[in-house]
Amino acid sequence: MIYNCCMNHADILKKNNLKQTEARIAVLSIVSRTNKPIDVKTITDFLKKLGIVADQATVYRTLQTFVESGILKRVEFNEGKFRYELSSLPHHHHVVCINCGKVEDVEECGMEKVEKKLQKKTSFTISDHHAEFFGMCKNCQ
Amino acid sequence: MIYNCCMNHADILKKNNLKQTEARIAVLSIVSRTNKPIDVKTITDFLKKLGIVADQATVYRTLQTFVESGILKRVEFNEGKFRYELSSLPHHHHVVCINCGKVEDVEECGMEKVEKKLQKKTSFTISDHHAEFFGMCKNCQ
DNA sequence: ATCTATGCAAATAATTTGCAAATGA
DNA sequence: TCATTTGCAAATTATTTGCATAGAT
Repeated sequence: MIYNCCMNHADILKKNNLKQTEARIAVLSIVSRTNKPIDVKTITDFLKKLGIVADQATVYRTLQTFVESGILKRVEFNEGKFRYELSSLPHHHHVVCINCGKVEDVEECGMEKVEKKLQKKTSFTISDHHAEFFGMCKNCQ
Repeated sequence: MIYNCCMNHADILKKNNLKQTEARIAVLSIVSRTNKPIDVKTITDFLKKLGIVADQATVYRTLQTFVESGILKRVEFNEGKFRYELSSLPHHHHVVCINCGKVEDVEECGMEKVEKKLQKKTSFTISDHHAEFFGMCKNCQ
């Protein structure tokens, strides 16, 4: 799970003791090139366009493996399905347009303070947080 | 959609122009009595225990109606399904134990500032946010 | 009486799984 | 070679929908 942004996909797989397969390289490449968290259907459509044959089970298993290895992160936008993005991206959150679905990343969430506060208030040890902001993008306003 | 915490379930339905049906009253009552966001399966199990006959389609439609009326809120805990809670609860977030699933509410999220900052940084008009914190509860630590 | 909600049954969507065959290291 | 990954097909889980009927106001 140790890798940095300069690594190519093959290296990332190698570092994580994952065999290099066409499906894995393709999925990783697709998720990397997409600038917002991507869902499984979009990934499989992309694979087809690229002429890469991969069963949906393979795609799901690949994504699961990547999440377990820490290569990808699963996020939810209140749609009833998962989306995936590189977890090597700097910590950030998303602003989602409730009208057109456009997504923008937000860095510097400023929630470290909130986490610390919660740690005192609750009896929990907090290790992660998810936050999504909803509203209207410029075009849809 | 105007109601307050002193209202009983019948009143809430009336104010929202919803007919009083056994299923609606029961679902509303179950969600109200539960101190954490509840999923559909748990609701239907509860209904069975109470001897209330209601098809799953009815439960789903009831929840949808309640969400549309603003009575309930849909939340996701990265489980691949929705959970529901009263939206009349004061604005808050959840701390979820990644081990046992225990949930604690967190009031005073302190994210108004974050929202305002985002509004400047991005081109979005932000109207809502979701935030869930993940960690270990006291027992599981 | 009238409009709405419900049951039933079937469809759809998202995701998972078992097992034999193919394949990467 | 040998453990791992894939394809295929079927199973699960979550959710939705059409339509005739029951029920609330």
